[in-house]
Amino acid sequence: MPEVLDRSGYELDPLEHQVVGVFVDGVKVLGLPRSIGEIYGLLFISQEALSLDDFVQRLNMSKGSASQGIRMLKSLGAIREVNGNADRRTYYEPAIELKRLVGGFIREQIRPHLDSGKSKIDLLNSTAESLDDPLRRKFINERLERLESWMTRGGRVLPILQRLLGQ
Amino acid sequence: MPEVLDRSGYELDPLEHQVVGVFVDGVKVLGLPRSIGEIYGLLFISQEALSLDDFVQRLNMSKGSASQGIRMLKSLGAIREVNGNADRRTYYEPAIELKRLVGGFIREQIRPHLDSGKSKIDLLNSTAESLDDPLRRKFINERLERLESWMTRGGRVLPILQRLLGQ
DNA sequence: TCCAAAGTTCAAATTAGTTTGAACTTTGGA
DNA sequence: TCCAAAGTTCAAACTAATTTGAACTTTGGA
Repeated sequence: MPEVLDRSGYELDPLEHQVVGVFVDGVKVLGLPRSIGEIYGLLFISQEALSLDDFVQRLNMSKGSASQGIRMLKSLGAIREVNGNADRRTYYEPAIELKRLVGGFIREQIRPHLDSGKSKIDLLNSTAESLDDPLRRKFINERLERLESWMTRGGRVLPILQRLLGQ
Repeated sequence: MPEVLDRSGYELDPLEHQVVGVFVDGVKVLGLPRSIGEIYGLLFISQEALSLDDFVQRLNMSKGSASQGIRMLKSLGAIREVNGNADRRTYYEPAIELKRLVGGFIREQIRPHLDSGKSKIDLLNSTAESLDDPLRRKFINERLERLESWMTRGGRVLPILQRLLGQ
């Protein structure tokens, strides 16, 4: 008589599967890897906190992916550890306030690029200094100013964006 | 005596190279391919309109990439054709108004995802209907409502964002 | 009308990004 | 203290995305 394994709770039910799909597509738009969407999506639709092992088993992903995914989601402020669990595993629950999610994304994924952009423009400004032709230099300076104004405006809009999406 | 090819004007000068680099990084953040950044970056820093051949020669890219890049940049409203040119080539100039660039990106890259997300949630709502356990159904409905509210808020913020970045 | 130059298409090659898995480190409790 | 379970790391394998290039279509002008 062949052994019958109890697989209940391992594979995703149709609803969970659909929700995970929505989040996988969602994070792709944001330029984040699929595993991030899978983990967050499963947490979003679960009533209990889940551990790394749950992600590995229910989403059939490697421990490596689950570990890296958890790390990124924590850094984004999209999940948090739940304390006071029975066993020695770490359990997680999702942050579901849009303001927090957007804030984390801005802080981790957008601000650093704005900052590095700023310093690249500084470099460009000094390169432009040494241009011989004054007409060319004038044109370049105009364009570099415009580039700077884009960055400045972008930087100013982010907190407003966050505020508009909060609450 | 070896033939000496005249390469003047072919390779990018240091300033052009730096500017192209800034745009390559910029479009990567937006999830667009490098070639898009190269083409737009070169146009941004050029005083004259440029043609597909210019992109191929100065950026050493294939005709295929240049053609596809031009198509996408046109669809984003980030470049426009210049009329009244000497030869039969099509020449392009960049759109440099932030409002227009942001508007094109929202229209082409964000709206479609919000729309398809909406219809996926409709599907989810009907899947949730057939849930037996009323407590589970209540929880799921709450989460799905939250997901919907994220999308709704996102959709409302986009035009505001565009307005804030315009002029 | 014809043709060479301009531009497009898309399957294959290449490149970039993600996931795996095995070896490693850390940790809570017996 | 010790060890098995938990979690991390990262090079290699794999997958996804972009670019190439050759064949193709389109077009302006001789």
